Amino acid sequence: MTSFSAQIQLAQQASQRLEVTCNNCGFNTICFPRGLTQKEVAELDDVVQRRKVLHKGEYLFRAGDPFHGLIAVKSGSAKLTYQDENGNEHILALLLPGELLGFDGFSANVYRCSAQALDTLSYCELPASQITQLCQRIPPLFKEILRHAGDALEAQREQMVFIKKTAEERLASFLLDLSGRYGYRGFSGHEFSIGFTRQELGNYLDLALATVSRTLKQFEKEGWIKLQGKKVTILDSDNLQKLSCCGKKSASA
Amino acid sequence: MTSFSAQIQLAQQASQRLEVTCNNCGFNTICFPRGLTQKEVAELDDVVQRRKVLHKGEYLFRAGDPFHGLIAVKSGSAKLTYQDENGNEHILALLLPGELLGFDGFSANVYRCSAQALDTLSYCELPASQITQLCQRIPPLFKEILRHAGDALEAQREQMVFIKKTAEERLASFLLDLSGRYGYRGFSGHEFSIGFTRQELGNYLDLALATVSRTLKQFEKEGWIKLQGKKVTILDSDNLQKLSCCGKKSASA
DNA sequence: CGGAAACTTGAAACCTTTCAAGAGTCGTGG
DNA sequence: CCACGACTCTTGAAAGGTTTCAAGTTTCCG
Repeated sequence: MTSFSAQIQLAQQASQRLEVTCNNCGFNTICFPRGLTQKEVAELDDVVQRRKVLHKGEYLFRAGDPFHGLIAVKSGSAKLTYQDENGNEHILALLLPGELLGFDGFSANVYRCSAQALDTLSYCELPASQITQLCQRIPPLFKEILRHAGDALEAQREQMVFIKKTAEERLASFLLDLSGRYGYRGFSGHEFSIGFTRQELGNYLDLALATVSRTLKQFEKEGWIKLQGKKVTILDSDNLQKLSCCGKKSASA
Repeated sequence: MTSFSAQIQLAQQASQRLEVTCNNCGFNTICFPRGLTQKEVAELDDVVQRRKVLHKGEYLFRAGDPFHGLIAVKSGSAKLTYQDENGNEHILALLLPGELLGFDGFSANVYRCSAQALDTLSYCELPASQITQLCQRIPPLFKEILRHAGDALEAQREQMVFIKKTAEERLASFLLDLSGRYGYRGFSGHEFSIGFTRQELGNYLDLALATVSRTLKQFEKEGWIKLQGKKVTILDSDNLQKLSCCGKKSASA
């Protein structure tokens, strides 16, 4: 690899490593402050612990840890995992910049899942200890948190629906979902990284590693996408869309 | 069927049709009031709309309806469903007496799912319009609601884990889950109704109707359970347990 | 009692997994 | 700058679990 292409890659990475304050956050419309007044945002800004950095493989929290707060990913990505009775890891979610996690901690004041950085990751945290009193001082924040908790439910429901599809449909749905989420955050929805390895992706979609590889390659041959390791370029979202909805198998009433 | 056995069946149904006030609710330890003082419970009792009754097939709410409140099932059972882009219905949950639903409404002030009575059902409702102010008057209620929202996430995570298993494991897990939930509410954990038809159960577990029927019958032949239509009697929970965890297939990292 | 709906059961078809070997990629050290 | 080893990814063929299709049985309800 030439140093020139190395620089390009570096620049691409850097473009996803924005660092922001809550007050002037590129994600602020989708993060906590939505629906709050300027003053309330400022007040919130004092409480939120900002811009912590983790390296690949490090944990934001582990299953069993006492619930310490809600987290917003600022840059990089993370996976949410759950270990079953047999010690098998199940990947429940991929978290992109601007997305929130930690809501499962409300249930028993303990995290039930683990959250692990998939690459270098920075994040902000709203400490659990302050949430209650903060919500009393800033009533709209209560609704915001509830809304985000609802979003988390939504996201999981979404996954439960597309885990019932065929391999092709799942992969197509996954790519489109990711594309939409990147786009929603102002990143490119056409060219992005699937933060997962093929193995992890298989785990997430409940497909064998080999099936993921095969199906992805098939998409590439059809001309729907272009692959370069974890980087994906969406070439024909229309056909992916068609595939993701109108595949062969579908659950019925 | 003789009128005698008809009476017996009626009695069994009636035993699951307890009607209670929030203040003196058989479910109060698991419903809203947990963690609240007597006075707060009384205050809550004024606001909660109590003991509405629905017949089989009627809806508690439909996808798209404006969010009108959180609901606690008092007697009977309900299913939570979601319709995908192709109009296919996906069953996301079975709700038993004492269980709560409606949290997905927080996301956008609109229900994203539908909730439908599987048999005659009574329920209470905490109106959405009052939740915010109520939480300000009764701070612990805020935590309670958040806790239950976390529980809803938990339940969905649980399903996502066991949808990745083999047919046998899924059915065994389902039966044990149900058993535990009935037991937790003071009902019999040994003999209960799976509120679903085989069709619905297949939809919920992502199995073909035929596979559900076959596998359930197999359990019966093995002597793990006894079947009488929708009624199940657990005869050997140990072996079911063994089957539900230690089956052949399991996802890996 | 009769018809409709729900359930059971068998056999063939199909998709995905498993197993296995080979190719590619990345980082480290010479 | 290239070589080496480890890890990830690709790809083929066989095995296996579920689905589909279809026919028969049971149950439910008017």
